[in-house]
Amino acid sequence: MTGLRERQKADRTRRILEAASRLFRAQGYDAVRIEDIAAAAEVSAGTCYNYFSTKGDLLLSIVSMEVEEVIEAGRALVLSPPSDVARALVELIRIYYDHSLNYLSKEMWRKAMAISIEAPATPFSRHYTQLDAMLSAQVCELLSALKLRGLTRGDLDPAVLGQIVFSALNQLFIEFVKDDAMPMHDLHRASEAQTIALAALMRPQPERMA
Amino acid sequence: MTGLRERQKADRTRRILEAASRLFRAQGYDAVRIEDIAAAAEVSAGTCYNYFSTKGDLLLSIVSMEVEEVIEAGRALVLSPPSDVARALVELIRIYYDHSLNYLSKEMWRKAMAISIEAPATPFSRHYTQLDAMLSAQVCELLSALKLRGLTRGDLDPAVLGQIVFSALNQLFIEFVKDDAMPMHDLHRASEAQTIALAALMRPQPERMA
DNA sequence: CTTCAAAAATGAACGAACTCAATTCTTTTC
DNA sequence: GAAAAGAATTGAGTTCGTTCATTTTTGAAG
Repeated sequence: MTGLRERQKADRTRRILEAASRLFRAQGYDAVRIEDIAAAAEVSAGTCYNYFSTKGDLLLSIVSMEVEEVIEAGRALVLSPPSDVARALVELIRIYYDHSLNYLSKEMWRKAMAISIEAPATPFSRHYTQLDAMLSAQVCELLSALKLRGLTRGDLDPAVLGQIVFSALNQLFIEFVKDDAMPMHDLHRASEAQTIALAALMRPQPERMA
Repeated sequence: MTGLRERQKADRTRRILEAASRLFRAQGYDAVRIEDIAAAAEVSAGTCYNYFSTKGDLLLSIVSMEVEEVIEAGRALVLSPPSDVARALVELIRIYYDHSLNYLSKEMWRKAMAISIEAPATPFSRHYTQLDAMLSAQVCELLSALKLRGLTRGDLDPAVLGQIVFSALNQLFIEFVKDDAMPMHDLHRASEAQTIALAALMRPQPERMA
């Protein structure tokens, strides 16, 4: 059976995460003070630092949960992908993008990405970076599956091309969250243009002259 | 003739930039206080804020100068590129990467990239973002030049593929600066693998059967 | 040269993230 | 069940970026 201490610990973690998540979304990351989160979670400010190394790491923990959902959402599509490279990639990327603003504001994404670059050694920064790698790996998996079905050139390297596709979709997402005025629709359009162009290069080549 | 006020202004800007640049490199961005920079530049802390909106913006101003040099260095190669897509791209990217640590530490790059994402509206953040766009445009130019010489497929879209190549090299650079232990050599190798794979897809297709 | 207006420099004061020595609570031991 | 050990909480204190009212400096006008 679980001891009191252990239960309290889990409960406080949950309360801090819920309070921070709600406040960050409602008031913005910078406007929320650790004291506000602590008050909402019914602990002291110092206690927050027993659970999360910094305010930024607390944010990364929240953002990581969203990324985990995105990876989960992508699994189904990788298992039974559309039978065209462009359509398959466009649909996977659409899943990623459409999930991204479910629980997180653009400001939260900006901060999270910034922190994961600037403080890469922090516990949840490492975790977030791993999740990014898993997303990239998922794109690679999709390309592998497509290659197996003969939907790509035979000489395609799915691991390398998957990384490139991920870099591209990630860079566009950064530009998207950097611009509060940019609508999701524009992100989709920009990404589709890139994806379709890349997919055209990945399709099987017409047969060679003998 | 230039007034005293104008000359002093230019001089103080220069002194602040030089002091900050030297101190950031020597002691690290976080370890340097605005007061330290002010003291080294022989002004007060408040004066620094008459010249740069935040400590981060001051850093971005310094990093931007380096990026401008990189763009300049890339010009020559775009004007007379090697006669192979892979070699041309690899050499351009090598120029970018090799210039990057001339005056800046990895920590400075991390901070700069983080700030440009997290505070995109600041004066030098806008400037830095524009420089990034110019780098991307330079890759596009290179691909255009190669296409004109018949070194790529005829249906290649140089603007879109250039962006993709830039996203990829930029993403790898982020991973490079995030890991203090990663040597430049590994960055080159990772980038070459991606570039060569992409270049293989961009080369002219063998002729079709009639 | 004196006066006035505007621009710039200054440093004290503020706010918020983070630290840490003291305290309180939980578990274990006898 | 009492007491000792250890774990976790607490909030006052420190630090540093940033702001702003005041003072100083520069340039223009008479």
